[in-house]
Amino acid sequence: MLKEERQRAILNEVALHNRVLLTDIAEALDVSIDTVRRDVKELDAEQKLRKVHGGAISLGFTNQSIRNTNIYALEEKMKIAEKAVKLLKEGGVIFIDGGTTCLELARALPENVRLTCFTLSLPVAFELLAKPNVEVIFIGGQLSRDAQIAIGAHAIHGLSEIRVDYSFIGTGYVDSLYGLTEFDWDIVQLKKAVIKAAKKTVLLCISEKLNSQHRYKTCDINAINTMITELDPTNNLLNLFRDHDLRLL
Amino acid sequence: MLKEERQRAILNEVALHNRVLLTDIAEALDVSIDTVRRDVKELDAEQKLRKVHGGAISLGFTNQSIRNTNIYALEEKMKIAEKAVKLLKEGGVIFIDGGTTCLELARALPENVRLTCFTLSLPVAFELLAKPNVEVIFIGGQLSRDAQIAIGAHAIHGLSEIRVDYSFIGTGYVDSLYGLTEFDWDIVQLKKAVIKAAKKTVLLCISEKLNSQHRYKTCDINAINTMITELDPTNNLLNLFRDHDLRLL
DNA sequence: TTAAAAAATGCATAAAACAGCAATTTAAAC
DNA sequence: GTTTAAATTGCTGTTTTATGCATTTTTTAA
Repeated sequence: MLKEERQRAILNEVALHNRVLLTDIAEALDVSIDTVRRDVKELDAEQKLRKVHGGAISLGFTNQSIRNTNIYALEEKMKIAEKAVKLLKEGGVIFIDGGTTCLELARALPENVRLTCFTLSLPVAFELLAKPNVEVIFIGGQLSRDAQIAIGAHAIHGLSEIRVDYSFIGTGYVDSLYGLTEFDWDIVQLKKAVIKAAKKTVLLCISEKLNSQHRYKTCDINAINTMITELDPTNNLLNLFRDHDLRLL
Repeated sequence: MLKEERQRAILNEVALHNRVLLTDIAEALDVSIDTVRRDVKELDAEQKLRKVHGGAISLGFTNQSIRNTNIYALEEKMKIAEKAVKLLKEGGVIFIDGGTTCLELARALPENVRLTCFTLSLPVAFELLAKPNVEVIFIGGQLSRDAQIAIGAHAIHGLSEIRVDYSFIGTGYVDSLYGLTEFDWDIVQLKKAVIKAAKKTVLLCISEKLNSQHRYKTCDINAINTMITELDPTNNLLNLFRDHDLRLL
């Protein structure tokens, strides 16, 4: 078997499965592991793939790490934000939650609509300040280092004093049966207060999170009035949510 | 399973839900907890996520450094911040005002001193969150678009409920005779509340602002306990301030 | 304060990488 | 066609890396 042929087979495998084990290739092509190792070493030098301990992975696989500086699933989240914007009315009073999806909503707010906007999230507040027609009110409290939002009793009390038309919230996990759940107990308390403070609650959620659960429960799925995903509302993935008294967008 | 695959799976989970438990990952990927721990440790070293006790969390949005590169008189302000830091005591409770000088103080806070820190300023809050040993409490309220601080009745009321060891404040104008003055009436009300909430008030002020006035008065110069400029305390420019009951640094 | 969970540490094992060598193949020159 | 040099390949022993386990230390929560 020619070297060329072998290397093409390796690249093919990597393109197909994003990964390959040296031992597998060696067995499949019936050559010694050293040969495969040398091949992969060459291909790595040629930037055709990335050699790792025990095998090789596709370049696309690694390049995704650059996306880390950006927002995960940005496309989807922008799509969700676009849909959410349509719910807004001139002069409305809304709450925008923390998290990257809600941050996208803050970015996507139209410049020409006058709004009053409450938030607990530092990054969201920043974004909102860039909107000339939005009055921003930050609900104070102790700040969570990782989530960059106000948490704790003070924040919850602050929420108890407001009543907004719409709360746009995110969630860690959502399931048609178990409802909205979170990893963090403090966050659950906060989200409960957010839902209480809203006439209508809108859940912004990428489809990847559907049908996942964690330990603490925020609310049942029917506490949500509208759920927005990046999917078309008729998509089959949403079937489980269709029974509930829930508007899908 | 290749190490890289595992690490990608971890990053993916973190990107999706902002946090993971090491035990969950170990179970899901069917490897020992030690392996997951080592993976997370590596990813943390690579700044791909943040390792915390029991799991890992996403870096959040902090990476979009809001660092304003063009701060006026940065050198001087950093010098002031350095001096201000010397006043801090372990376990102290302080307030940090808005403005670029105070922002430099927030940046200059030592990592190893445990502090509780109140602020009204969005940028200051962001900086403080980068300090592992600082508990940050944001005093909420309506946000001022240009100053990026909380203003208004709610913020003032929030200030009335706290009492800190030190308030570090800036000012628009300062004069040995007329005291601290501002262009903006709302800001004056706020600063008054800040001074009231502090046992001791420290004014951070570049020398360029000395002997300037404006229309609304925050307080007399002797309401200030310590004034820090970038100058040597013996500098002649400070002579006019030497008569007052005012510590110069 | 105590008890439980998690992290760190050291160690053992197995797999993988590497370096050097020898055998084989290929290419090129005469 | 023969010879020589270069490249390729597989093998051997050594080094490095990855992983899991046991033990100790630290952290967290009750």
